Amino acid sequence: MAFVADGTRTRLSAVERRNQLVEVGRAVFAEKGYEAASVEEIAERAKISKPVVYEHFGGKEGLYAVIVDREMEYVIEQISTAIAEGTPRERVEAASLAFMRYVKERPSGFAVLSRDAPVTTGLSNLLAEVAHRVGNVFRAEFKRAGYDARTAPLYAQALIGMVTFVGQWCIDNTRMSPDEAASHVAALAWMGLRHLPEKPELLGG
Amino acid sequence: MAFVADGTRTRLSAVERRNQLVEVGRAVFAEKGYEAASVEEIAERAKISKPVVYEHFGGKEGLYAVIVDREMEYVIEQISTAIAEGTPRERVEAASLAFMRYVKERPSGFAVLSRDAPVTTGLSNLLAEVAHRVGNVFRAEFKRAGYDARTAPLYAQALIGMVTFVGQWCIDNTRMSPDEAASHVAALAWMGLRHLPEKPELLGG
DNA sequence: CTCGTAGGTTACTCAACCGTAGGTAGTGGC
DNA sequence: GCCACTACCTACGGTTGAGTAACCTACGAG
Repeated sequence: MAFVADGTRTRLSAVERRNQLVEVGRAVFAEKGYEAASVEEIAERAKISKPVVYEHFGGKEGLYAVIVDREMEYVIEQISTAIAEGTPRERVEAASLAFMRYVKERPSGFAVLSRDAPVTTGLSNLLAEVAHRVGNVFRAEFKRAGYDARTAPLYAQALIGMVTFVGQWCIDNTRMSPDEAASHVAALAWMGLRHLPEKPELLGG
Repeated sequence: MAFVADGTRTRLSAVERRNQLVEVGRAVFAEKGYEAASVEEIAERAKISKPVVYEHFGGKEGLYAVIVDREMEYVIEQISTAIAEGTPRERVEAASLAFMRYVKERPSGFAVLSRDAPVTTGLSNLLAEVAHRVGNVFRAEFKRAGYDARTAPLYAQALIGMVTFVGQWCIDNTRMSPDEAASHVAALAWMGLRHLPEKPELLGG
């Protein structure tokens, strides 16, 4: 995969071209969002003409779908690995750390995923699913506090939300390393879970 | 403000028309996002022709700006009021509750705000600012745990992230009331803050 | 050498949509 | 009952951008 920007119009194999287009496309979609991004610009940045994109991906939607798919795959893999073993607390920490590192390492991919709501929701649900299947990380805490299974996805959403927002903040403010941010997030999340009161009463208003 | 959809082409005053267009526009922008939304559709849904929109708001961007501005104003006001007084814990609960209710009551406004990243970031910062000025809600907890002020915005971001994601989840899953969801979020957030360890060590990896 | 094919290009069509020019009808003041 | 003004309309220009048709060219196999 050597599509350096050295001016010379290199002729790439189909696979290489696909990979390049996925990378370039990810960058463009991340910058402008799906609607505002144009196939022309993607082609231009890749130093090819538009029909090539159509040749490989069928169109704008096709390219976008592949990009999102690969990115989801990647994130899920990172988190799944991180969460695979250890005590519940270690899992929370590892997952948080993995996500923050992902955000730092692939900001454009993160931007694409977090830009459209359906994808984000899907990601959250998928992670909740992963968490559930891999080891039921929160079950012990829930059980202790007497919560029913109905609330589990809520807490999963809350965790993803925390990590996502702090991740974005971390990109904007380069003052704090992802690792340090991850520690804070993990601490907040874990301590919150650990000390959940029994059936918090509804609040008046 | 009585622009009922009764078929008859009512002639509205400037103020009424503006209000109507803000509402209709909010709905359309919420559904499609800024780029995909069209002035034509907004005009169509409002049962008027396109130039009217340009007359009142100068263009697509102008209308969008007004919508976002009003929405921000509204949210900030809700949260500010909620967070104005009480113990720190009560403030966290009240803020969480206020936000969840907002999400439930004005889903389209919430969608507009949460759709574009800059606005969301701005909102978070603004809320952090509000929290800071109104009473330094977290200061006591931070001080106890020995954190510096640099980490405060991180926790603000985390809280907004939690509430935002759970809010979205609450819209999609009508199974849980905003009030109940707010209790859970507040409990998680508060317990997390309350039990922050002293300087969580960095995690290996 | 030549021929087939994979990789790439130019040059278009068609539709959507932002924004505007210029004209029309209801309505309040006097 | 006329005047002026406000609200609103039809109809268009110009641009952008998705998607396609038809043609071109490097290059390895035989």
